This record gives sequence, structure tokens and C-alpha cells, in this order.
Amino acid sequence: MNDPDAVPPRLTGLSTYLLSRVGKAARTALGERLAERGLRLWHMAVLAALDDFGPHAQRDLAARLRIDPSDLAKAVDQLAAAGQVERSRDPADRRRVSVTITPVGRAALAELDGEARQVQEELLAPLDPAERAQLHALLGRIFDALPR
Amino acid sequence: MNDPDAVPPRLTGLSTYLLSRVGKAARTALGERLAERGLRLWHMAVLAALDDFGPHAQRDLAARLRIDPSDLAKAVDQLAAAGQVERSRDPADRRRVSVTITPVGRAALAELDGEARQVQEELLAPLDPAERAQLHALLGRIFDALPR
DNA sequence: CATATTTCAGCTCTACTGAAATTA
DNA sequence: CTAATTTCAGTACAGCTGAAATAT
Repeated sequence: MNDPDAVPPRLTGLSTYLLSRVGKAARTALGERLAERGLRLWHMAVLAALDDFGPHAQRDLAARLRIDPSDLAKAVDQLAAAGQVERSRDPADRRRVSVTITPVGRAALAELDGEARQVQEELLAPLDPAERAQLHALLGRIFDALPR
Repeated sequence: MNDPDAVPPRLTGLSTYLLSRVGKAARTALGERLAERGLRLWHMAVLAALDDFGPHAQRDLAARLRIDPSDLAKAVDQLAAAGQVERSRDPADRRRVSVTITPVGRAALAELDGEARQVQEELLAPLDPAERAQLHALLGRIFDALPR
């Protein structure tokens, strides 16, 4: 008792507090790994969407990833500068910019995915495999119900 | 299939991604409620620590809440301006500033706690009580193992 | 003309860094 | 003199808003 490091029970009793704390730890750890490769979290999300679903108009990418179109413009700009995606005007509707992942981007994504799994391994170390699966399923259901 | 709103499986397959997304949703929703009262997330954490453990030196508060001392200085400053905490120099060591919660602060904390539980109710709506307890326990174990 | 898409500039919040001022 | 504590100024990332530019 009287542990000067103990966090207030008023806070740890709230799942929302634990979620925000653990979520931030996940985001920070992953962000640091990605930063070593000159990328940010948004970049990995964009590459993953392009690899999983093929070329997108930027507007559709933003909708799928639930990020702001203006933020997506910057991320795509940086990915294009690194040669990981290619942009081209849609000939049918020249307002749209079609984004495609390149082989360089695919290779980068594979490495990022490996980094992410390493980070996850460290974060979830206290849980056994069955508990990790349980946590993942519960989080997935909350995530699916988030307002879009 | 071909749901234009579907999130990439490469991402949703990562618990770290779900954690960071759901955690952010929790923080944002809670933050908006607190903002209606002119407070931020740090303020609630400080009030909770003072209410649960009594007066602290600022340095000890920062260590307990795992936030930066320079950020804590600002939060305490604003709480003092709102009359929710009182600061006084420790006579034994005049470098230290002792922070105490006031009755006004205690009343504010009670309201904030109610808001937090409302937010939590909405966020965890997809889960039944047993599942919520399960999630809370799993998150608690991860939280306890976070590097300090 | 109104609408859709991309892009740019700027702002807020959380979190961190560096350094100054005071006291031990 | 060195170290601890508080405080201030500045920076960076994630995320959002508003508006301009281009095209439908």
C-alpha cells in the first residue's frame, strides 16, 4: 500500500481510461518503429488499404480508413515521394486521383507488418494466446460499432 | 463483399491497430464531454489522484499519473484558476509545491466521473456485462505491465 | 450555376525537450 | 558547487476546419 506509483482507482476502474492509456502506448510504440523508417501511422494504413483492396481514388481511401481527406493528401504525397505509391488522374473523372501501390510499397508494407507484430508481441506479453484472441474479438466488436 | 467502408484486414488483424483506434475513440468521446465543462483529460486525472490519495507534491503527482511535470504544471495552474485545487509551498522543502483538492474540485470530479461512465456505456454497448468485465481485466493486466 | 475532389494553410490537443529560476 | 523542483518556451504528431483550385 501507499505505493507512490499506484494509479488512482477512480481512473483504473474506468475501462475507457485503460483503453485510452493502452491504446496510446500501442500507438506510440508502433509510431516509434515506423519513424525509424521515415514513415508514420497513416502511411501504413494507406499501404495496407491499397494492398488489400487495390487502387483507390483518394476520396474512397479516406472514407475507408476514416481519416480526413486533407490529411490523406499529405500522406499520399509523402508516399509518392518515397516511390511507394503512384498517383494518376482518373481519365473518366479528372477530378479524381487514383492511387496505386508499387512493388517498393508492397515490400515496405511487409516490413512494417513485421514491425507491428513485434510491437504487439511486447505489448500483449502478459496475455496467453487464448486471452489475446479473446481481447482481439472483444476489441473487434467495439471497433465495428464505432460511429462512422 | 466489396464494401467500400470495409477496413483493411491487414489492419483489423492487428490488435495494436484496434487498440489504438478504440482507445482514441474513448479519449475523444471523453474529451468532448469534459470540454463542455472547460476541462481536459489531464484535469480529471489530477483531481482523481488528489481525491484518492490526498495532497501531493507536483513531482509526485506527475510520477503517479505518468505525465510530464511541465504538462502537469499547466494543468494544475488551470485547476487552481478554477478554484478546484489549492497550491502551497511546502515549508519543509520550499522547492516543492503541495497541491490539495478543494470541495469545488471534489464536486467537479463527481460530475466528471458520471460523464465518464456515460461515455463508457455508449462505447461498450456491444458487450454484455460479463464481456465488459473480461475486457476490463485483460486491459488491466496490459496496463500494469506497461513500462514506467 | 451547383457539386465533387483534391489540396493548402492554419488550428487544437497530447506529449516531449531544453532550459531558466528557485531552493536544498 | 551539485542536485531537485517548478515553470516557461518551443517542437512534433494526430486530427480537424475552412477555403481555394480544378473539374464535373
